[in-house]
Amino acid sequence: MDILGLLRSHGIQPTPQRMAVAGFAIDSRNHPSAEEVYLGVREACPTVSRATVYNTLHLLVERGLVRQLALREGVCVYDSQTAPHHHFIDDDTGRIEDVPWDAVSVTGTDTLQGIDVREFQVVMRGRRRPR
Amino acid sequence: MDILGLLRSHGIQPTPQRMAVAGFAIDSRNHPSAEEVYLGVREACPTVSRATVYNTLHLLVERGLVRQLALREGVCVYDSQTAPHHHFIDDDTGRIEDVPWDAVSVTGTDTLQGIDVREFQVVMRGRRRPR
DNA sequence: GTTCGTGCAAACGGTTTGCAACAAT
DNA sequence: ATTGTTGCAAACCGTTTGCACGAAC
Repeated sequence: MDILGLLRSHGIQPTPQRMAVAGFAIDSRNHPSAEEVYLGVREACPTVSRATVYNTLHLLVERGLVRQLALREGVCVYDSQTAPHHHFIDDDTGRIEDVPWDAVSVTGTDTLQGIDVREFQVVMRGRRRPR
Repeated sequence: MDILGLLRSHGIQPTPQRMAVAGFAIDSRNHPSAEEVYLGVREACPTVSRATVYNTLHLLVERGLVRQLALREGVCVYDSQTAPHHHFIDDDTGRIEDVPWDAVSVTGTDTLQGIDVREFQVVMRGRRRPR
């Protein structure tokens, strides 16, 4: 929750710009692209440059504070939830939602011949059921 | 296998350029990006334009001859295997490999509340085991 | 003579890079 | 004085678009 402490504890020198970027990226539940982070941060703090946003995002990824995912075509998407989980992508809206790890069970990834699987996730596509 | 017949049977008017693109995309087991298809086709047929390659790829996707995947960050990747299967991405090389559908089993995608899953796949990352 | 396909070049969106100015220590 | 951080602008890569030429029926 405390962004300042979070940055410090991960060896990232806290600056106002970095706090703004980290705050936005970590609060956001929308799996924003880097450009979306840039635009969002800009609203609160119009002076930050693109370079700083991209630098900071790379730093956050490197230090394990956010994850970089290939879920949308053509853009890098950032996920603030770093614990393992799955993803659901809505066909209509393109919205990416997190699916709890326990909601789906996967077996067989550890017995593929010749392959050491370090991590995996299920990527689902479909639509939200009208209620 | 017969590209000409394949195009015809999918209602695509066969032209030399389209045959080259389709041939390359379908033969390729490497999950090439559009740009890589363009470069590859160019070697055999240096006159084709980018626009034609991209047009043709879209056509092939639309007609279900290849699939478009979001597996690499920042690029669209094309997969000639249209039957359902999973993917493994090598940490070292970035190479994307197909994993047979039956090699992995997934349960629970049909009982997510509020969600109709149309399709899913497991995306695995790791490394090839040294033999 | 319309339709459809092509090639070229320019535009585009998202990301990256080079560099000069500027803190911070 | 060195190191690290920032902002700006330009470059970059992959993809898309506009348009005029050309082939096909």
